[in-house]
Amino acid sequence: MASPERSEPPAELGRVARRRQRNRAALIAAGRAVMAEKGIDAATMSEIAERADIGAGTVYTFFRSKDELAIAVLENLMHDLALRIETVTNTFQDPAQVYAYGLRTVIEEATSDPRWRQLLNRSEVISDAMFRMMGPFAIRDIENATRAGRFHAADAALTLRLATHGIMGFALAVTRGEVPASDAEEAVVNLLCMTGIGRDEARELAARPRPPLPRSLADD
Amino acid sequence: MASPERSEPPAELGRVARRRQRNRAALIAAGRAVMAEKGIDAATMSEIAERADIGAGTVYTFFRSKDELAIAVLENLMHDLALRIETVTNTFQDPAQVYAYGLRTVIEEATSDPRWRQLLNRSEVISDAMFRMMGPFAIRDIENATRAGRFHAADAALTLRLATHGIMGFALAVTRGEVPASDAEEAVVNLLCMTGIGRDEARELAARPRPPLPRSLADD
DNA sequence: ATATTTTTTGAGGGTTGTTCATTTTTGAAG
DNA sequence: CTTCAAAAATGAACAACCCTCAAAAAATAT
Repeated sequence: MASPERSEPPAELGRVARRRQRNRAALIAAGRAVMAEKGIDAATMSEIAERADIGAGTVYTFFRSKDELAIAVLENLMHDLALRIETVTNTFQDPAQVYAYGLRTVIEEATSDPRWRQLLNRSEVISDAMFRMMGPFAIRDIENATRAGRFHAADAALTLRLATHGIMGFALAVTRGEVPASDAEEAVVNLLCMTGIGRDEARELAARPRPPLPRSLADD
Repeated sequence: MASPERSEPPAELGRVARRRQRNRAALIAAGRAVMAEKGIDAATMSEIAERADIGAGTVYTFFRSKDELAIAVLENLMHDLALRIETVTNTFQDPAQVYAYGLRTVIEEATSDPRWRQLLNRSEVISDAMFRMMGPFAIRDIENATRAGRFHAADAALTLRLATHGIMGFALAVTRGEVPASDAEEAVVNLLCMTGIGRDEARELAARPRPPLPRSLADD
C-alpha cells in the first residue's frame, strides 16, 4: 500500500501503451479509408485490420464492435473538421457569422468531398458524431451570438441537434441527385432561421463571402 | 397481334393477382411488426416470411432486397400517418396551423409510440420515407401558408426535407434519453422558423391546443 | 387429360461480424 | 542471462444471415 510506485513514470506512457495508441490510430485511419472507399456497411473488419497491419481478432481489443469502430472513425473526422473551422472563425468579428460559417462549411464539405459520400448512408451515425464533436464549439457559438443579440435561440443544443440532422439529410439528397448542390445556400438560410434570426439577416449571412478552409492534417 | 384480348377482364384483377397483392400486404404487415419489435437490422427475412406465412424465397419475388422491403414498410407507415393527419387538418382555417399540426403530430408519434423506437435506427431511411410519403401533403401545406402570407418559404420541398431529418434526429435523441420529450415544443418552434414565419408566431403556433389523431386502421 | 407456363419453395452457397484457444510478447524477479 | 506469470495478439473456426436457384407445385392453356 505504501510501496513507492516506481512503476509510474512521471507523466509519460510505457512503450506498450504508446504502441497500443499508435495501433488504435492506425485502425481509425484504416477504417476511415476503407469506409470512405466502400461505405460503412460494405467495409469489412478484415480489410480494415489488414490495412492497419493488425490481426483480425486484435481489433476487438480496441473496439467492442464494428459500430463502435465506425463511431470512432466518424468522431475523429468531425473533431478534425471542428478544429479546422475554428482556425478560421476565431478571426471573425460578427458572432453570428461564426455559426453561419460552420454551417456553410460543413454542408460544402459533406456535399463536395467524394470521401464523404460513401459515409452518408448511416447518416444518423454521422449526425450524431457531428453533434458530439462539433457541439461544444457550435453550441458556444450560438450562445455567444444570442448573448450579442444577433440570434435568439432558446435552446442552443436543441437547435444544433436539429441542424446536424438537417445537414446530413441535405447532403444525402444532393449525393443522390434529388436536390441540386446549388440549394446549399437556401438550406443554410433555413438552418440559420432556427436560431431565431430573421430571414433577411439569415439570407445576408448565408451570402457573405466564405474564406477557404485550411487542409486537414489527415489528408495525404 | 390483332387477337381479341380476352385475357383482360374489364377492370378487375385475376384471382392470382389478387392473392399476390394480399401476400404483398401480408409481407409488409409482418415486416412492420417484426421490425417494430426488433429493429430494422435485427429483423430477419426468415422471420418476416414465416410470420406472413410465405416461403423464404418467395419474398424476393416481391422485393429485391431486405432494404427494399424495409422501405416499403416505412412508406406504408408514413402514408397511413399522412392520411390520418389530413383527416384532422382539413378542418383547420389557418393554413399555417396545418403544417404546424403535422410537425407536432409526427414528433409526438415518433417519440411516444414504442413501435417507432426500434425503427429509429436507420433513421435516414425513415426520414426519406417520410419525405416521400408526406411530402405531397406537407409541401402543399407550406405553399398554401406561404401564399396566404403566413409563411415565407422560398423552397417548400427543401424546408420539408430539412424538417423530416430534424424530426427523426430529435426523436432518436429522445429515445436515447439524451433529450427530454418535453423539448418537443421548442423543437417544433425551431422547425417552424425554417418556414420564415417569425419566432413569436412560431411559438404561438406550437402552443395551440392540439386535437387528437384518429387511430390507425392498421392498429389491432 | 395433357402440356406448358407461372409461381412457390426451402435448402444451401457465400459473406461477414465476432469469439476463443493458442501463441507471442512483455517486464520484473531470480 | 534465464525464468515465469500476466497481458496482448492472432487467425482459424463459428454462427448468423441475406440471397440464389434447381426442383416442385400450382395455374392456365391445349
